[in-house]
Amino acid sequence: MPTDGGSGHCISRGALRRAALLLAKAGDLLLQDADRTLAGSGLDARAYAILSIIETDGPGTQQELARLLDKAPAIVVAAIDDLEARGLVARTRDPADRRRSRVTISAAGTAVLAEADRLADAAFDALFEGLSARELRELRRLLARGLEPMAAAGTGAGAAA
Amino acid sequence: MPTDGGSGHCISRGALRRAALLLAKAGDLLLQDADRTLAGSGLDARAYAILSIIETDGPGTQQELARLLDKAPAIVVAAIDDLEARGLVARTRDPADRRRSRVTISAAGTAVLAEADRLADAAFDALFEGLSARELRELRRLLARGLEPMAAAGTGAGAAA
DNA sequence: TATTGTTATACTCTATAACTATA
DNA sequence: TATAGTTATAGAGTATAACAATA
Repeated sequence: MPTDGGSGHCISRGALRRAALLLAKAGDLLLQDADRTLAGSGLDARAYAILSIIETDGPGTQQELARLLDKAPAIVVAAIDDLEARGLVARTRDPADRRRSRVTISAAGTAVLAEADRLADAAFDALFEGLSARELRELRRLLARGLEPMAAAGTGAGAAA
Repeated sequence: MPTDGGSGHCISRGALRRAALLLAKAGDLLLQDADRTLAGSGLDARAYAILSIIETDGPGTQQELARLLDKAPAIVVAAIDDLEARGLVARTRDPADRRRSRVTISAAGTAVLAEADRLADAAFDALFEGLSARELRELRRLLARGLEPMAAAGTGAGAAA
């Protein structure tokens, strides 16, 4: 990071005029903030994503996590190692297939996730400082509805590879 | 990249319910696509961002580019080297201060940028497959309006550090 | 002495490739 | 033989630190 420190974000007019660049930039800025914002909950952006998946989508295998995060299995192993050491998740071998390990969220993990949700929501709203509360709701709705079709395949019980 | 290849994106329900994760994920997916999408124009996401800044914001110094991209100066040097070798931009020493080098876009660069704009726009629309044309326009508008305040400081003539 | 651009080096992160155990 | 998880290695990308030219 080029020695900025503060959150004095700035954006080019070129990016402002191009939706694709805008979206990429917004994601970048949000992740930058996440390091600061989520620090209060002891999580980084990846741990936040993992906890959210386990809580909402149900206990999954580590390979399922790797697929949803679009990261190599080795990355997930390290992340789960850390979360488990802190008592936020637990690994339990699947009796039906003892190669698999189901990852479940603990009570402490649920609490930390709730706090992280609060911080992340606030960071999202703060990023789009130019919008009213009503426009922020509309933005959230459009993002969710637009990407919803991608959740159809892949998350449920037995979707194909 | 975990050996996916195709663009069979998927997203977790956990992320769908959390605006911050949604935004970060959308940005990620778009950048992934960019490698494929922009390939037709010979640019990657960074080169696209740089050309857009130079064209819309006017000829700037490399340090200004580094600040807007939020990357180290060394990164910009390498990127401009590449763009210059391909004849898309040109460096001209600032007569007023010969340390500075103003980077300008060439005619060829403008043409390539126009093509990249076309591809990037299409990729943006394709990403949010769940939205109608009207909703896509609204999404673009909200993104631009929300981030607009960040363009006020930093891009113009003499903003403070 | 401070700053722009440049080059060279070190570090971080990630994917890839073995390895173990279960099937 | 194939797959889930794990560990170890190698490569890509980046920031940091030195350097040269100009102010």
